[in-house]
Amino acid sequence: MTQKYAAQEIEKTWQQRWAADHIYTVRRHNSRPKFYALTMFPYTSGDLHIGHWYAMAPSDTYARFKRMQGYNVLHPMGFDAFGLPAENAAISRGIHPYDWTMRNIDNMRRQLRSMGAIYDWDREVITCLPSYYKWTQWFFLKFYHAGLAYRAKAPVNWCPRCQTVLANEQVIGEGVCERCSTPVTKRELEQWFFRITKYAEELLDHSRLDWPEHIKTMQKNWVGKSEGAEISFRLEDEEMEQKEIRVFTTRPDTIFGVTFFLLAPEHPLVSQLTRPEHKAEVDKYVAWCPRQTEYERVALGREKTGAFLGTYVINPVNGERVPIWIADYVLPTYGTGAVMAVPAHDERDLEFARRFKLPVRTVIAPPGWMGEELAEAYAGSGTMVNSGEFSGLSSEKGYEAICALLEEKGWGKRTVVYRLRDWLISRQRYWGAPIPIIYCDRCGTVPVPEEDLPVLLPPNAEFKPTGESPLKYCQSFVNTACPKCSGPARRETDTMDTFMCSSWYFLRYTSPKTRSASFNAAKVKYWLPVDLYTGGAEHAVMHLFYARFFIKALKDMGLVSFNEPFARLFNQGTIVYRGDKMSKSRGNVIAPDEYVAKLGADAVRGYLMFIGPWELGGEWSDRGIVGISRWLNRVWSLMTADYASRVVDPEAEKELLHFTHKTIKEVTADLERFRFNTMLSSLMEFSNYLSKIKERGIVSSSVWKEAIGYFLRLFAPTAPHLAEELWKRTGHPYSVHNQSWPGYAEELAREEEITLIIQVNGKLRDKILVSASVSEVEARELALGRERVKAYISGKSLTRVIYVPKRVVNIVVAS
RNA sequence: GCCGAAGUGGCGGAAAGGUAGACGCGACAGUCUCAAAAACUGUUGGGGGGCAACCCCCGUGUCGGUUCGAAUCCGACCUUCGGCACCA
Repeated sequence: MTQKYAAQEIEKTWQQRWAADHIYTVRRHNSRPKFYALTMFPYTSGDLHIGHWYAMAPSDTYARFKRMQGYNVLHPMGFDAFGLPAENAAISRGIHPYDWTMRNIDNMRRQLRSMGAIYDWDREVITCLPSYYKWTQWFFLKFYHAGLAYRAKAPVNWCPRCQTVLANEQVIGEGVCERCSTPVTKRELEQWFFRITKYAEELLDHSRLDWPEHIKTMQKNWVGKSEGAEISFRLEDEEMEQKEIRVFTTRPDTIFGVTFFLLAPEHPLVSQLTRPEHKAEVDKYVAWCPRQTEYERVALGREKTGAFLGTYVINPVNGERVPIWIADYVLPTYGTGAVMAVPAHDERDLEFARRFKLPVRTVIAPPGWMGEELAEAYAGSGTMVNSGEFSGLSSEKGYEAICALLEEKGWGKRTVVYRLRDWLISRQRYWGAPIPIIYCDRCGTVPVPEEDLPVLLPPNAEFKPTGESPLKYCQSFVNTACPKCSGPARRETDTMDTFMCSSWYFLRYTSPKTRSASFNAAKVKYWLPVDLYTGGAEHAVMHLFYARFFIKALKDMGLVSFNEPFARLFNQGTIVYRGDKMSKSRGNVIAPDEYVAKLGADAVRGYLMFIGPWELGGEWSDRGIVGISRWLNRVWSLMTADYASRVVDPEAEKELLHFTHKTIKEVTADLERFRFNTMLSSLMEFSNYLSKIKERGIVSSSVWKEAIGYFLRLFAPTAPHLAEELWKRTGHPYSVHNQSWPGYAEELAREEEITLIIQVNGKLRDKILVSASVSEVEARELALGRERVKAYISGKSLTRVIYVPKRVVNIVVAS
């Protein structure tokens, strides 16, 4: 009688042994190629849920696989520890954000250890510790000195009742405060920006990156490059200080179709351009607009709103007077915040024109146009009409001709605009890295000298539900001396966006304990760039984009020698439960701990990998995991109960060898492309096959032992604890994780016999088992000679025969 | 609204443009048991035919198209999910 598989005991024992032996401690290794396998570090929300395991278990399996393949693997773990939830906890529960965060980290670290990953905990990075954020601040100074940081006014969400700045997340429903349901307004504050737009062109270049196409596309769309022209429209009122307003358009060829002119409600010239008789209406509209979210504003099909200012601009090409309106669908952040409206050829302009009874003039004739009024806006190309001397040109030629005219007359020029906006890094909160800037009445804006870093968060700040950042009311923090003149000065009280912390953490893992620098340059040179970065698709744009910008800027400052941080990227999908993404508020969070306690970490790891393709995510199922658990139990019995060889069949031994090599080939290929689900299917088929062999005892003991040795090595990255235990029990020396990954021989992995499919007119009609070396001529003859085939083709004329080597013979006949 | 994905048995899913449903779950039947659980063995897309070995038809969200052949490629539509700049 054999012992039962006791997952918990086995897992605990081996985790302790691995830790005691430091088998996963990472060092520089010159004889092995390096492989930096990075998983996005978790936010310190409190508990790891099964979604975290879904991100981390397969990536650990992959890292283990690369390790067995002979790479020197760095697969570190840390915590993204600054952010809003810690501050909310402070306000609602009276616990300091630091204590809340560190308590969460202790719990999460314990959970992560229970997974049995190869993380080298000596390299842990925690972004909220002064030893880390000192360097986040140092990077801010580098960006500042490189001219990449600047201060400007920008709107924030503001709750008039709470008197506080709100994150987008805290604005709920139809734009109300989550705490008091008061409608949220916008307020302009001086804030810090990073000049990411300077890198717009470079960030569009993904040519050297092995990233999923759809992520590259999303980033390209995020940059939103548009080519067009900037055109000046002269103001009719010549008394004004301002003489003209510039617009950006991608369609200068439609300029003769301009029938009105639009400004964003936030445009600085709105009040000057408003006639007294329109003031009341305009003011009302401008006050209403900030309640809309940006994507409500630009939505197509939504009833258009706006107000007429009572003033006009002059169209440079035909001298026409064009009325100036404001409309919320014109965004102040894109282009120049002003639009020449061409209702005939832009859907939203047409909706606006119809709503306010403004004229529509067709200037690009669609193919076959007979001069009738267009039913809908025509945005395609065509022939220019109603366009003065340009009429008759194609819109493409017209584009060039009009640009040439604008440039010749000085009315405008060809230009490129980006949807990308500069990165606003200021947050009016406590729990973040303080921005290392001091404001002095005499010296102005003064950066904190490097030697004075870190600017520490004051531990005694008060967390009140009203008011702004607690830092603002912390006198001991705010009041300081100017580093230049030593006179009284005030500290910047905003902290940095947490995306700053996560834009460089992967550098810190290489030298986490370095005190004299943000990172050890030689180690970064050795390990970076990251060879494989995995994480949630929700980071497709922002985090991945900011980190790329960060590294490109560091490259230009001479701090690193590469310009892309992540050579290969893989985004796993989302794990859902009862049809929804897991969240505390929905109450559908699956905690891994209870499953680890009941079935073991290897079962949880295995089930998460078996659920489906990693990039697609999937539905957690209590039923599904028992399937994996049962399989682990079967593997246990298969390997622990003695094998008894009875009648040795050389054919069976040969076939087992073939099956083994076929499995090595499949498992290796599936791991390379992150198909953990089909990798597990292959391993299951192999163990099922081994069970049958064992039942019949038809191979010798040594052949048997060799086969299970192969199985365990293939199994080790997926179920590290069970594989280790069985490796020991089957008489192998410690440790399976220091074994090398098995190779396979192509001629052994290959099938000797194949099933050839016989089709008639593409329909399956017969199958024949043939040697894999069958020739085309033989295959055709065999197919045409089959009785079943003859029945389908008799009396019909043979049109052609299609042969797909080793797969199909398709006989095409005409009736 | 814009951008990006995904739709295949009762369920999770598998299929280089070439046998649709591997592997697993569930269900059903059986073995073991006083019984149950566990474990093991077998069956399992729908419809029809045959005593039977088997055979035929229909089937991959919907409608079209390309192809000798489409789950896979193309077009339109429907549904679900992710992102949209202060959640991280």
